[in-house]
Amino acid sequence: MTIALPPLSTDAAACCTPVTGGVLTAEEAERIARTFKALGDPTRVRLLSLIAASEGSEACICDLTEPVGLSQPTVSHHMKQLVDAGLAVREQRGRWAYYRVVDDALDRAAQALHP
Amino acid sequence: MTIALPPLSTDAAACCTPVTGGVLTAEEAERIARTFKALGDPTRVRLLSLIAASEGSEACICDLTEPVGLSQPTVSHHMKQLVDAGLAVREQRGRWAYYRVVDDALDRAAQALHP
DNA sequence: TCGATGTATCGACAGATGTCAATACGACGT
DNA sequence: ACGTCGTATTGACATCTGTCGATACATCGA
Repeated sequence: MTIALPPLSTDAAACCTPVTGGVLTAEEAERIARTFKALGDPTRVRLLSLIAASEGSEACICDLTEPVGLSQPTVSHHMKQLVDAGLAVREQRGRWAYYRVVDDALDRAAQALHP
Repeated sequence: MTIALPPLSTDAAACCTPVTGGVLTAEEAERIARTFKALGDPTRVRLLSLIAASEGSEACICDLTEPVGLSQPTVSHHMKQLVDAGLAVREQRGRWAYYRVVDDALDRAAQALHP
């Protein structure tokens, strides 16, 4: 079946309101910053890049651990951050957890900078 | 004179190499993350927004302190972060320090997400 | 020259963050 | 049912980060 569930509750990445062009409310700024904070760690940037470049644009933790050179729990932790920020989605398949990049979230984040 | 000096030494915001489309080296990821880390704080996002929306698209610390509701040293600290990341430029004019947003840096950051 | 004013820096401190080893959890094959 | 394997969670730790008050620095006006 492999259902790709969209990011929802966790305000799915800075949407719409651009940083430039109008003073942001504290809440809007908070939402936008939440997304960029997730992108503010080199390991997480690298993980997104690795996933996007993988076969079928998806990867499991075991595929990611070695390239980034960190422990499995640490990689798992970072992936959770990315999922919480709506930048990635997780799908359990058998005993593996497959992750995909949410391109739409990246687009929305880019739009917040690109008014 | 009012010379607007461009951001230079401090790798002026994630350029060119997109997060998606090819595995990033550790260095590239580091550069990109550095920019997003600066954007990962709600106060700094708010500051950029306030500056961009100000008269002449510039503002001094004294204009920013009250809107964000933080102390002057804290605002000064955040602006330094933004300047170091290449997202803003500082210009001393009389006893005031004027800051401007570097739109180009925001564009480059957006391009790193928008391949 | 002196006081006032706008900024930056310093020192301190609480809280967040990245990392790991150890362990718990779940799904699979036998 | 049991061991194996991939992943998540927990606990601990060092480091980074945001914040402030106090203070130093620089520039202007009198």
